[in-house]
Amino acid sequence: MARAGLTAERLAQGGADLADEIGFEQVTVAGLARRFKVKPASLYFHVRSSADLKARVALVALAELADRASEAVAGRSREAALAALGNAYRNYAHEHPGRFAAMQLRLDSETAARSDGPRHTRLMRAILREYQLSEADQTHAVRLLGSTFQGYVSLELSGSFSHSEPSSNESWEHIIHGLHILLQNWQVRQPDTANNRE
Amino acid sequence: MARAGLTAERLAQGGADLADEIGFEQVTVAGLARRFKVKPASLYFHVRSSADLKARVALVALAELADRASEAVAGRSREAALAALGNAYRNYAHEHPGRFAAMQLRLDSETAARSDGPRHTRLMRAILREYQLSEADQTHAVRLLGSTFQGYVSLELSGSFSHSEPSSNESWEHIIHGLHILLQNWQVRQPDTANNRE
DNA sequence: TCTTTTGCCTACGACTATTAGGTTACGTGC
DNA sequence: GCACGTAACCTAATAGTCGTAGGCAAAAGA
Repeated sequence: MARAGLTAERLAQGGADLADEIGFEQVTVAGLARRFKVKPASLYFHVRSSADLKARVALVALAELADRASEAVAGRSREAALAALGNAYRNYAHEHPGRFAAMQLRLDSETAARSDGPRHTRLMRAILREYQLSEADQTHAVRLLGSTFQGYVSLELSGSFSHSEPSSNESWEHIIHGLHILLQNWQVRQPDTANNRE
Repeated sequence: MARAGLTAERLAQGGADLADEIGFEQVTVAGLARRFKVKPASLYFHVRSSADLKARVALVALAELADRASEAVAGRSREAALAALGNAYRNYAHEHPGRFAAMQLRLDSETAARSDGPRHTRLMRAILREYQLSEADQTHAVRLLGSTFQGYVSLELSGSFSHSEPSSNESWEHIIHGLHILLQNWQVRQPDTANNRE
């Protein structure tokens, strides 16, 4: 019987494809084995466990998205760069919902350190450098952008925005623009001009 | 043999507690049955399936958090209300990580409509009313706040912010303040004052 | 006290993860 | 071209999961 030619990389790739098709939560060792026309036990010569397999899918997604985001941002600055980065995240998530879900997986710290996660952070910092923030504010801003992008796309994919007007696309554009404005005014501590209620 | 006195409500409550202890993903029918010193099959007289059980846990969490958030926001306005709402979310997630994770579960639309999800939206809109946004902008802002809160807390719980300075608390405060500033300036379409690169 | 309801149990089938140990295809040295 | 050794894949087995069918007994009502 001819061999299937399994490797950890091909399994991770196949797992990522499977995740996009049936959802990351539904990815199983048995299911992936079926996809490669192989018995489940065979996978254990290439990945340590089901958790290991899922982590590898997450790493594939992180790397792919980092590549895409870098390309998208290249040659752009400030609001255009911000929009390009946000759209890279959002488009990737829409095209590859399973891979995107995998990226939310909590990786142990050593795996996280060896992942492409830091590339994402560096890319954001590169964009933020143009907004002239202090070192600490830059970190706050990285966290804000990461939170908002991840949160928005998660909610959008889970259907939270699909049953109400205006369209999600519209909100997304407003939010990107809003974040740009916020970054411009970050250091300015405007007083709350509101009067107390009534 | 004395009966355990199971009901759908008690199971949902027990499932929520179990989720906080071992993680929402790890909640199983079998595990919950052990917790009630009952055989797994018995649970099926009160919940339809494992998915049904998890959805009920999500509903419990949505209701609890809506209660907390309402109380926290009562009597506050603008930035104070925004901070109270955000802190209600964040504190709830820290105290009840399993319940919080349950809230991210995708509910089918009829269950979602009957849930306390709309209460969350109404509460946000009440706060946003004080920022004098247009109807559409108010929706955009609801989506921004929801995304940012949910995204920030998710990333924080997954440990993304715990291995770097400054502290997550600091970022959180800056982000709340930043959102307030953004809401104040929402309608103002400031031109991008940046020159093109070099 | 007898009957009915219903809450919980036993038993089972189908699926998953994972390990142990056997077999066979393939590349390498002769 | 052939034997050999390694590694790729297999069979078999254990254990844990969800979910269904049918039985028994406790609680509630007459």
